[in-house]
Amino acid sequence: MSSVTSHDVAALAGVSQPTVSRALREAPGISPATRQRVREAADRLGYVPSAAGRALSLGRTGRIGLLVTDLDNAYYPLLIEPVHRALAARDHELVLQAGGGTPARVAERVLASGLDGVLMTSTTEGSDLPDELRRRGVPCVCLQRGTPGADLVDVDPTEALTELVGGLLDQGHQRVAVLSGPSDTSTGLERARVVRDVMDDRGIEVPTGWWRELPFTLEAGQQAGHDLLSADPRPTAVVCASDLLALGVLNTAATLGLRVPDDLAVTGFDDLPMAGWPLVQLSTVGYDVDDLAAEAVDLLLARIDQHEPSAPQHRRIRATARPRRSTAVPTTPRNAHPHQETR
Amino acid sequence: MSSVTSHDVAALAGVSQPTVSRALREAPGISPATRQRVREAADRLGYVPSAAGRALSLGRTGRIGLLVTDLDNAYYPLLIEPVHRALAARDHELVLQAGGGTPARVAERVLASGLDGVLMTSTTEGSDLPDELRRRGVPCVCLQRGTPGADLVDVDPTEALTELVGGLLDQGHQRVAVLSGPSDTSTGLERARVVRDVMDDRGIEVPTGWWRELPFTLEAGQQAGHDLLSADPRPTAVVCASDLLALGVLNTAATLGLRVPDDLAVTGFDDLPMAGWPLVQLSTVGYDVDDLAAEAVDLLLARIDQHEPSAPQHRRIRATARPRRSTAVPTTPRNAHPHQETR
DNA sequence: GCGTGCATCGTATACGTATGCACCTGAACC
DNA sequence: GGTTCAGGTGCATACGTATACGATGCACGC
Repeated sequence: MSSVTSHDVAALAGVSQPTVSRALREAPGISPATRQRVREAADRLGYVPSAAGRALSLGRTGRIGLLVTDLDNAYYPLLIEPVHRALAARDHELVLQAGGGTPARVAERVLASGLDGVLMTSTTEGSDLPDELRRRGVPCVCLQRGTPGADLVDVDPTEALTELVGGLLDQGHQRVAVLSGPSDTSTGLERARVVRDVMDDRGIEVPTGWWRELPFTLEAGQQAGHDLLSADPRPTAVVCASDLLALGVLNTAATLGLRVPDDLAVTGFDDLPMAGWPLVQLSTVGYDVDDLAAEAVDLLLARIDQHEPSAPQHRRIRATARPRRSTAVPTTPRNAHPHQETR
Repeated sequence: MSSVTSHDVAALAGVSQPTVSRALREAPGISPATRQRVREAADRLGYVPSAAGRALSLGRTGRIGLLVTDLDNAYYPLLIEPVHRALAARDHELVLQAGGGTPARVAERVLASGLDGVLMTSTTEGSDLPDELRRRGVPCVCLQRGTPGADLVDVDPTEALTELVGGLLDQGHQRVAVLSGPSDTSTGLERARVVRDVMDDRGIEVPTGWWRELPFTLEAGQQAGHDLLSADPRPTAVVCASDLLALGVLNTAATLGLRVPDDLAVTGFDDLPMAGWPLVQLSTVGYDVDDLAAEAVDLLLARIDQHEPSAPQHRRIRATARPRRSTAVPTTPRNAHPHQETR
């Protein structure tokens, strides 16, 4: 480390160490002249306050953990940077934490890291981890997915998803398959509910086996897509609870030589960067991830400041339907093309 | 925080605080009986050592910064998790750091965070940041890209890239364009050199304007791709210095209705997850990112332990050519198809 | 029986910052 | 001119852990 301490600055400025501390933090009760002298001394020595010393004294570190349980899921890396930006804007640091092991072990790792609070991703419904953390005195907020009784900041899917899927059904699809998310996640449950409502509203019946509950992964989408699309009859539309699932379906469609949207319409959720690529053009539901992160950070920091417990809060981010080519109305009648050399 | 300290444990176990410290860290000079008593007391109280206290006492935090300058580039998020894994395997934590501002300001942020060392990504050739950091006593290692005089762990592109591009040229391409990386990056420079060598070797001449120096982004690839592919004559192959550039070209090709590989062959570098997707099937050069991260972590921790300066080290990771459909030999003669309704 | 050595443990202290409190100085006021 | 008051500063200490060093006890040796 820098090894130049506030004592060194104090000696050079001819004041006491506490005066240095006060002067540099704009604390009241220091004359402008002294403040100036201290500042100059600090600059000359290249003084930077020690995080450890400050943490020990304040009982605060200014560090927030981002708990990522599912390292393999391609979605979560995309959350990291918005969260980092949001934290930086509030003068806090991001410490990445892996989520392996029992709640007790995870809680211990968090404790040992001396974090002021934790943002949790990929929380499953009914997880004890938020409780365990709060019991141990670590404020925590769930991001995107949550469990009842814990603070949660997530996306409200209802309006946008209804619009997207509704628009799809308006095209007259009768054979629709649904790849819904895991039922032990709040996102999986809610998006499924919204989709079911739209279906019911239009009187579309989803045959058994065409409604599948899957993890939010590309591979699951690919696998299920293969099952569904190589059967006869096959669906003309697949509604997916996440972009990764949808991308899996799109990939399978490409493999099987099915053309999108002519032979098959697909929708997703999340609007990952590649969803908008010309190559992909996936119709999906988008939202402002920076907004999501900022809201979560705001709530967490508020919890840290009060840190007397109060009723769990639930903040929601607006979402927007982003229809693209994957649900565009085909220029040729559906199923008119035998597929051939499309690769 | 937990607020239960080693003193509390000491009181409960009927020993002194230092004994607790020694007992729990398996330090020598503690009788098995005492050790056991201390362990039980610690368990009962749910004691977790304070990171701040330990950091202050040891002068070490066990935290490593990952400096990400280019938050917008889609490549770097993919580095975060392998680095995190590698650090976790060595009992260290990852703190994300943004790289904005002058070297002096960045160095101050790093200092203030009390990091044991820093891994730098997206270092430009000639950056003073590594020097500035070392001058301030912070060990640092460059990841993937570096600058002379600093430690560097990167990928050796020569063999694999020669093989990939060589294989491409063996198909008889005469009109080849090259999207090379920025010349102020070590990766950009070296990959360009390798590509040029292969070209020279086969006697392929790249016309002026067909060799472009671009940032490693999707947008740049898209833009340059549009320029090149809508001209007449257009290249039959585009060699790209990164997957993002190549994906940009693929996207443009899709927009223009060009078929890959029939009308156009494309190569990339990095083997991003989507490069292998059926939808994409980009020929590229792959390497083990976990390996890259582990090597960088290993070097950095070694530097921290010695921390007397010695000659800068340069470690390299093996790469492999991963030819896929984007450079497959077309089943139909090249340029035989007018493009039509391919979308 | 006394000294030597080792194993075991406690005492004192360092690490760097922040804060409660006492202290001092000068000015203002009666 | 003494008192009051407030602004400005230093002193002492707390935060929690790790370590150098000293103290104690016991076993063993002669």
